[in-house]
Amino acid sequence: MLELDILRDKREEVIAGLKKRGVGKDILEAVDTAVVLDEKRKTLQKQMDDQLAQINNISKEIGSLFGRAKAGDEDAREKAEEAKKKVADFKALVSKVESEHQEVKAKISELLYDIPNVPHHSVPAGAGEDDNEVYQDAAKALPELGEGAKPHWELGEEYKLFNFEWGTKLTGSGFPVYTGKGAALERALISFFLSEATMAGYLEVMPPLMVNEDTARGTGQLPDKEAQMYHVEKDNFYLIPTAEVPITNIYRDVIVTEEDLPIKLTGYTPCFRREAGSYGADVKGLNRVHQFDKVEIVQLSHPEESYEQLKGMLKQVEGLLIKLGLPYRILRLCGGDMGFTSALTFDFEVYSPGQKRWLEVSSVSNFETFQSNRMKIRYKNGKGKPTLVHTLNGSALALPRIMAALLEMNQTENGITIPEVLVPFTGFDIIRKN
RNA sequence: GGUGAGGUGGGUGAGUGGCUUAAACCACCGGUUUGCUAAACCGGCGUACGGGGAAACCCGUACCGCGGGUUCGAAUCCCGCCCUCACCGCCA
Repeated sequence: MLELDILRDKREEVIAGLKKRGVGKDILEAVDTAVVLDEKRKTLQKQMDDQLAQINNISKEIGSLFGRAKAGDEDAREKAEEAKKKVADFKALVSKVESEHQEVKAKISELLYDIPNVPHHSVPAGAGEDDNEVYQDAAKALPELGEGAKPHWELGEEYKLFNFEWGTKLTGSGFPVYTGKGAALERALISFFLSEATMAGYLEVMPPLMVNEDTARGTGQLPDKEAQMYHVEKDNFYLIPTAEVPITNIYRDVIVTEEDLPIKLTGYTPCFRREAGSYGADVKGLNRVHQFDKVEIVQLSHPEESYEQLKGMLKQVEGLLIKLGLPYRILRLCGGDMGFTSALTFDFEVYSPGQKRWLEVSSVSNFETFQSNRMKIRYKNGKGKPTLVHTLNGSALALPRIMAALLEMNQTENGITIPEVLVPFTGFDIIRKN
């Protein structure tokens, strides 16, 4: 949620930024409407506060009048009764202003919830993924695996690494069961990613996999992305679509000390996504599933340092891909392809030689104050004034597509070789048939 | 799931309808004193929104788990919910 001050004081920048996202006219209008309503809100609050102050003063008088009346002062008793009537009049006025005030406040926050984050100045305008900018292409020479290169779903079957039928039987499509060395490799990748993150100074946390409504609202999954989450109705809990949700919300309504920044957290969790409306090659094999494993990195940063921290996170993710020996490229997302809450997002894609296509494996974003404003995550600046932090997060990394690319890249006549960095975590260096 | 006790500022904790403008202590910050450190003493010490001001700051309103209600007036009384603790039941 954007801050109202920004909508008012930097209106032109906000409008220009939102246009890069290609938002509709209604959203652009919401910017001005919110500012106008906020002026109305201030007027109403002044009225309300003044009236309440009157009531408070009269009530105090009544208190002392009653004291005198008890001592036998009949005159005071009469005065007290008169004062009561005066309060009743004020209360009638107040309740009218108060409900109007509430109404205006509710309208303002409705409008604010509908306005997406303003893109960073470096974000290119664009409608969708075709307009994303290749920021860095490390895959100079794409691997040639010859005619025999198989996609990971064939390898998975051949080497018995995962079983989609079992998952379909147990739950439904998109819930794979990992088996044997496939399960072991999955586990090893999780350990490897966590180990790299903690060595880079991130504190490991294992959060709950279900969250309440306030938490889902904090990081922006509610109200606009409700349909993407699984909902446990009986308890009104949501299955997390990413560890970002519980991990960032740990600091909801917290004022941290400036010296504690940046706060760096990492966590492994399964992620649950309903992802309605996909089909075809997109959902084949491990390309897109409803439940998958991911290691997430999260930072709460000083506003002046957040873009420096973002670079550090890119380096972190890049390091993982280099160590795994996977060809990758980095995209700077255009306005139309960026998430609702993000100011700047870089996507990492690895090359899948068996499918001859790029697969997204990480998304690293700076949300600036968009999330922290909703969550009220603040630090005290030099003057002791609470100030919103910047929040950032990134996948480091999402497992299924890494698994897919890894298997496809390392297939040989003798079996699937394991990258050297993973061997301490797997305990084996090659996967052979049976 | 049952029964009981609770939820007050950063922490401990007093307050059962108006002398509360939420006491006191601890922690923290500033000052005085002082070979140094410490102690002692004095002062300050929450959040949000609004009004005034160039600013320091001043003023108003709201906030004692959350939401309603009673009352001229609620941390205090009433109702609902959430959470914590203890014991019982169930259980990996």
